[in-house]
Amino acid sequence: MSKEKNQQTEERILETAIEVFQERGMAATRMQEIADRAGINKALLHYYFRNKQLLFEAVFSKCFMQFAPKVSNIFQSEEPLFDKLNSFAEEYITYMLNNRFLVPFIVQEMNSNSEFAFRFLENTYRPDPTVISSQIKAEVEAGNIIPIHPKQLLLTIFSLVAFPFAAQVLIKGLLKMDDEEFITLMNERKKLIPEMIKNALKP
Amino acid sequence: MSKEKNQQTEERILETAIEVFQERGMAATRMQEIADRAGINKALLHYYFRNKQLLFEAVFSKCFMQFAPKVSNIFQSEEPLFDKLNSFAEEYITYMLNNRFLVPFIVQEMNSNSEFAFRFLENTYRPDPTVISSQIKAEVEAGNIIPIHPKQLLLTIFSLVAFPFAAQVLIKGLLKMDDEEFITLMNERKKLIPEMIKNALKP
DNA sequence: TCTAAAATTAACCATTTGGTTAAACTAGAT
DNA sequence: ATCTAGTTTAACCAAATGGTTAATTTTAGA
Repeated sequence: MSKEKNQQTEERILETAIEVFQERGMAATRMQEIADRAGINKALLHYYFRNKQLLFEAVFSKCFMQFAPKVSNIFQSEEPLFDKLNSFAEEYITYMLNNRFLVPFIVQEMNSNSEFAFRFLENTYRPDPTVISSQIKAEVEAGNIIPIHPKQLLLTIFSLVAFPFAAQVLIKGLLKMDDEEFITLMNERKKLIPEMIKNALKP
Repeated sequence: MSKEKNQQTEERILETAIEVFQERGMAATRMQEIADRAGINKALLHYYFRNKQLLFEAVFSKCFMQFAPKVSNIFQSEEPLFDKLNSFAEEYITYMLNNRFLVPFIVQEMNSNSEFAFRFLENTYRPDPTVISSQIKAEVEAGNIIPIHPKQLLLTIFSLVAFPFAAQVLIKGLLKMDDEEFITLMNERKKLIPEMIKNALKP
């Protein structure tokens, strides 16, 4: 039974750590709070994860691995461009509506911990934009869409889907929205964003 | 002379504090580092600003007051919609290229300190989107642009101009850009973004 | 020149915080 | 039943950190 309890405990610690780190960010997170919320002794955190930095890295990895496949998906699949765009907007927004702290957490920690973020992307996992870039180039050359640099289009797509989550509080504040309205708006955007982009690219 | 030196010192402290807070964020900022960088004793920080929270609030206010007028501008002015859009993209991107930490700082602190952010918006300064919302509604009703909810359009505009700054490191990592390329891309976007939006709204 | 107020500093202080240690507990193996 | 390895905890510890105090220096004005 000891192996199982081990796994369970480690899992519970990690899940709790994800919660706290996402809520507060690396710098403002207290090991004690994680221990308390997980219902264990603080020393146990160090027993399983050695120190705060390593626990953070475990948390960040897991979060990034939750985030990256969605990007990888639109990057790699050979589906037609606009089909991918539809499903990306749909899936990404749905997922982020259920994980409201994920994007802000990743964005914030990549900004403040950029040495680690860089090392992480280099060594661990970086979605590869080759396929979609070629697709975009091909559509441009075929005259199906206006001339645009692939990176500009990708940046546009990311901006439209991710920014509202990254800057939730600011946006709600500026546009005087409560959470309910925010959710409604984001659900509308699942269709709206692909439509706008298609229109914008029309030759 | 004491009044002047007072002003100078207080100003220097605030400027330094802005630097450090923007680089590290509230939670990771150390009063000692601000003192060191400003070349003064730590106690002097407390002499002028009482405590970390108040210093942070002074910093945040000044930063927000640097950021908000650009938003207010596009919100309030009576210029034609697309003219405003052009100048907004141009000015906003130019300014943020010279203040690379401003947007991430505001976004991050509004997220992690949302009680304070909310209080701040309520009591101090909140750009009012009434004018531009009416403009958008009017353009829709006149059939000049496709039907779209003003908030959706505003959210789109903000996303496009602000996200690349808010998520600099992530974007550079995903799209394999160095800083030089990032700057080039953002300069292109001063024209690209308004064009895309106009196209997207074409009935 | 002298004085009072403002500005600045060195030395402290209390608390928080990440981390350690040694003891206690649990459970499966012998 | 007991031994052992892995698990969990209570009690500590040292460093970092925000903040204070009392003394010193500087400045402006009488």
